[in-house]
Amino acid sequence: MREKTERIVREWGDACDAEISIAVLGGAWKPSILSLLGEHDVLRFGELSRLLDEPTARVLTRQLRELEDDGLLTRTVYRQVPPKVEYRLSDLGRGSMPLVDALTSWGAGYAAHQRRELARLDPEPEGLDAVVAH
Amino acid sequence: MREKTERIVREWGDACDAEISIAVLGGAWKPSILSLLGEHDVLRFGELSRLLDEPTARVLTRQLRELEDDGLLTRTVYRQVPPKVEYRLSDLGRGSMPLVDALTSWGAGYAAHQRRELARLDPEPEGLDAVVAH
DNA sequence: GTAGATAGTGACCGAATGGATACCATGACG
DNA sequence: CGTCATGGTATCCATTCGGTCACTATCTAC
Repeated sequence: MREKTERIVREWGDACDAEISIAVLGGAWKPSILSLLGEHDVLRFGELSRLLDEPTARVLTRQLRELEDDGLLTRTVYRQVPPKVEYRLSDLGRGSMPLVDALTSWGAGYAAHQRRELARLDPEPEGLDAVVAH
Repeated sequence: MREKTERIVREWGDACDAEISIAVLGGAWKPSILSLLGEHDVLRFGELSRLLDEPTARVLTRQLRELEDDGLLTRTVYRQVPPKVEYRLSDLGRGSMPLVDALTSWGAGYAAHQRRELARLDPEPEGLDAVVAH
């Protein structure tokens, strides 16, 4: 477990269990990483990087390490050259998939709602720009 | 909408809808605030403060303003002295309750799992300390 | 001998965030 | 006149976090 997560798990009571979820899942790329591993079962570092929008190695590594420390995924290193490292979901990680899906669909609904609001309040004559995935 | 939320809603694509949810719900006290308003229907500033663990007024105000800006709750000011301000969920806020509940129950399960792990790896002879709510 | 592929690490930076402390405006009440 | 209650604001600080840039180790293939 990450030190941060451990502190939360040890010290916080039931009043804020939701914040535990957010502490664990709430990092840049983390929900996307979990979704991808839910779909692909096993992915190498480079594959993950390409499927996401190529975050810098530094950032991706940090996210993966945190998810590993928090027990959501496993990292398998093959001692060979060039290196090969595989990531896959742990049981805990698989258990988080329904929540990740819930986050995704509520977020999508929220974004759609707010985009309608924006269009209503602030109509742009230009056509919609292509929406670029993060 | 908060500027931050608007940027996310405008610029991010569907790849990371989950991160929209986290941007909106992921602040200190926010899930707790939403839960309390789900239970109590309407709460004044001071009542909220007492039901939570008395965060500083500065912090609570900021969380409430952000939730209001993001459209999850409404703020009603009665122009009287001493001041009276009521907070309640908006439709958007009510719609977030299932997600908040999902966050809470996954977080609780995760914490329980990890506490078992901690106890297994690092058995403390002392009795359990009372767990203090955040 | 040098280029390429893979999976990183280390040092650093700017912005955002939680939180502490001090202060404020108003009217009722005694 | 002074005090209390309510719902804040202003200022500041330390930490965290995403991100950039430079750098590395090792073997294979040319």
